[in-house]
Amino acid sequence: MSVDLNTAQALKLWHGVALALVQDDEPDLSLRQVSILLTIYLEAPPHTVRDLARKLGVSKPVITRALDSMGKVELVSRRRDEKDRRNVLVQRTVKGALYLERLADTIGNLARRL
Amino acid sequence: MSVDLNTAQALKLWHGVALALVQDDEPDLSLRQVSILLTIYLEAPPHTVRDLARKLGVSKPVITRALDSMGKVELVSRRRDEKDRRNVLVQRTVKGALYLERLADTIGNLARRL
DNA sequence: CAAATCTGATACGGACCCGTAACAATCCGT
DNA sequence: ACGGATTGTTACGGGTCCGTATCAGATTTG
Repeated sequence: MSVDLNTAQALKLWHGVALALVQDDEPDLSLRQVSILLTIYLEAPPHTVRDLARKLGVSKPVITRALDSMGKVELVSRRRDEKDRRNVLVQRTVKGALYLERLADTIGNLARRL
Repeated sequence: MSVDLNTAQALKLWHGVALALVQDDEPDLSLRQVSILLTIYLEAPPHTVRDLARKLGVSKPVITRALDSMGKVELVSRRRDEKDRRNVLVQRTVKGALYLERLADTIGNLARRL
């Protein structure tokens, strides 16, 4: 199930998606924010702030702030870990799932048009 | 030559590329900046500030500032249009071509691993 | 039980980006 | 040749993000 993309196709795909994201009305998520969002939705839970920071190679405040801003628009949610109340568990939301579904559609449609 | 990506594949691809861009040492380009860069490299010249602003659906200062910052790291260059000296022609550079070549490699490699 | 450790959050100073509005330079029409 | 249009840039006020350093709360360790 491997997908082959030559240089021009890869760039055209990236161009199309970037353009679509810039032009739609949603507020642009930064590269770091989408990385976090996709990690939460694609990898198995639990997801803590510390884990996410390590996976992305950024400082913890970056994660805290990204969760603040994405939480404000309900793309993710936070909950205390009752087993170890120092931890915060980052969780998925309906809005987050819908957002990523639309993103996947955008990518898929552009890829088909290559 | 169409490329088919299902939902999970599209998201995994986007996740991998976003992660790679966040983790590498290069300073992150914003979504708008890559859009500009890719437009310049994929579409036929000439490219003026006004054209780019219209294509991206953003204000002209966004383009000017993006060209300032990308010009500082030599990803693009500017030149006055001698035919109509009001216009600025945005041009490609060697560094910009190399940057996009590497981006395409990243995308292509991740796609193949799907 | 007290000290060391670990967690996520916050304060701070600096950098960047945004859109609106104003600007100088250039071209064009009359 | 001169007033009106057009182009790219800059000034401004406001917002967001960054990393470092620091913090309070929870847990583990001795």
